[in-house]
Amino acid sequence: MLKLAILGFLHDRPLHGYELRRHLAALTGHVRPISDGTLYPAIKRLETDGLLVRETEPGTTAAPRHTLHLTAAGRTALLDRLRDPEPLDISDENRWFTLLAFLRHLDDPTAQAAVLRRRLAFLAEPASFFYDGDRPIGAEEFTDPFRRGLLLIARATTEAERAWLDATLAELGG
Amino acid sequence: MLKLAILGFLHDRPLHGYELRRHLAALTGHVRPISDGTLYPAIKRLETDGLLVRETEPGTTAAPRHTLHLTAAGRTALLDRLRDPEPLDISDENRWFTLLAFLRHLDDPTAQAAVLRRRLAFLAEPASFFYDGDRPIGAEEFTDPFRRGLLLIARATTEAERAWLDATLAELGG
DNA sequence: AGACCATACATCGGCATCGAGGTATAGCAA
DNA sequence: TTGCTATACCTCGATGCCGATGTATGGTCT
Repeated sequence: MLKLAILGFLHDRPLHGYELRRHLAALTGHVRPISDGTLYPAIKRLETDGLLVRETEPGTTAAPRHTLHLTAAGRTALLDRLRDPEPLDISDENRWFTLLAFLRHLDDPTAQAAVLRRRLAFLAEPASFFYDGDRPIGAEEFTDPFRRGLLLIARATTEAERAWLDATLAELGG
Repeated sequence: MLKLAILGFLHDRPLHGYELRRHLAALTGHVRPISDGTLYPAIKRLETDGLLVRETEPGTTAAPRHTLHLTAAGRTALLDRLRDPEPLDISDENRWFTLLAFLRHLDDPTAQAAVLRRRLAFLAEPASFFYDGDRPIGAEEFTDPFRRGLLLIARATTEAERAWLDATLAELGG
């Protein structure tokens, strides 16, 4: 998820680590902040893999800024990941939102629609949180207000997203 | 999150590892499946910490079943965690849902209401995903349908949850 | 009789992440 | 001049998680 987000932000324009950190904080930091100890090793991994290059700027500021540029391989890796996301990118809400944030980079409405349809298929799968043996327990059955709320909220969010997916798929045409 | 879920399920009744695995799969597996290599070490950690005990049943089945029982310390740990959740338990959706699933174990409406109010406060914090400098960019400004959708969905889910929180807080009285 | 799957538990290497700490410089306020 | 904050980068140990693999047995299907 971090890798995806870094590649996605750098696709827009080169950034140095600190700017990247602020972008990431805005995107996912509200829910789950990322630490320096996570970000800088991640940058190094991407550099080792040849997906980005550092260009040292003899900056006006304290530490020498390393401006990060996406390489051709980096752009390819991003587009591949967007075109063919891992199952967890589809099912996990945090990952899915990250994917959505950069899906516009995939400059192909058909491929974009295919990704949205995968999410739609995931949302259509029957899934309850609690079972009595094999029988799923519905929200209405709970006297416990918290488990009832859990199911009601999940249902509401699924419906909201489904509506948006349907509308957007129609827009994308096909 | 795994620790919380294990303690929560065992509070209802003793289970052996395999049953626990199925319960966990129902609760969070749809979004993020947990593997054996995660579950069994987690059980061992809880045992080492004295929060649960294993009782070996000379079972009818293949491997000897270890029925897991929550100790008094385990019950206390669960209730402490529910009463005073970590910030990530409040902000991260997966963790928050897990917490909601077991909040009924906290047999004190005032304490339950306090937890719900923390979530409400979190949802009230202004937070956008994208900024132009310091100015948050609203959903309507995006021509990109995916980022626009991201913000619209986030807004809809927040509103749904806020409505439920308000209603439930009124129910809990105070 | 043989193949296969579900049940049931466990270990191991590898890796991503976290939190804490460290090293600088610049600018502003007490 | 002392201290605080922001900018900017980096390292390290500990921990937790994942995927692969191993070891059993019992039941079902063919």
